[in-house]
Amino acid sequence: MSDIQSLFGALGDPTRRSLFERLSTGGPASASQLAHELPITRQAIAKHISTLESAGLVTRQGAGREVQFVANPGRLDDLGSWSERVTHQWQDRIQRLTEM
Amino acid sequence: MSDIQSLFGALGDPTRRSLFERLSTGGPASASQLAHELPITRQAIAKHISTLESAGLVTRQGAGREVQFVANPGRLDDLGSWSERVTHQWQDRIQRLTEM
DNA sequence: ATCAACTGCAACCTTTTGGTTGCAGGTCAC
DNA sequence: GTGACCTGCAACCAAAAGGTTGCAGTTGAT
Repeated sequence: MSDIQSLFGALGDPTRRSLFERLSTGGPASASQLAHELPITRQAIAKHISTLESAGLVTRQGAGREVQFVANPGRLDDLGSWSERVTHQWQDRIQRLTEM
Repeated sequence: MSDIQSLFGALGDPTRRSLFERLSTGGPASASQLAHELPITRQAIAKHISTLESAGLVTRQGAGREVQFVANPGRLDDLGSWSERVTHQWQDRIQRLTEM
């Protein structure tokens, strides 16, 4: 589903966005592993990952006692299509106005 | 400037996003005019518009006693470039991994 | 000149949210 | 099997955010 609401909601927080970028550039990582890199607690990271997960931006790959989180950048396509939609509506408005 | 932080921050709130979409599709409007359409107070709208404004998504066109707010969809391009950047970093990572 | 309508600023309230500490349950190595 | 490490869940806290009411200052129409 192209749930724009959850997308913007998840990416709206700077910590979550930096987490997502970290997972995109640095590859999969576990919660406690991320806790070592960022100045916040593991539980805080777990919460953020949870909302990123429910937004479809991150997937979990449980492997034994460790749980790896992997970014899903394909989800960002919905973001592009949304902005295109809004922009086109704008251009339509402009055109309709100049035709009068 | 391509301040992603303020962009996502502004678009993260559903009310602000619907305000922005409203201004994009329906054209410029004043604060009290928007207050008639939405189930919130004019002051609440003024606050939201203020953050949209400082994010570069909305411009004000003062005309006498009324102040018209107009959407600036061009600002959404930065959003597209950001997601492309992240996606490319991801693809680079994939490629680097498969080369090993 | 008066009245209605639009605006901005400020104080205040309530809910959400980002973050923490604490604890109990698994899993792996030794 | 014992200890180190990782996880999840829950309670709790402080700060931020969304929203409201109230008030004073302009602008415009009649």
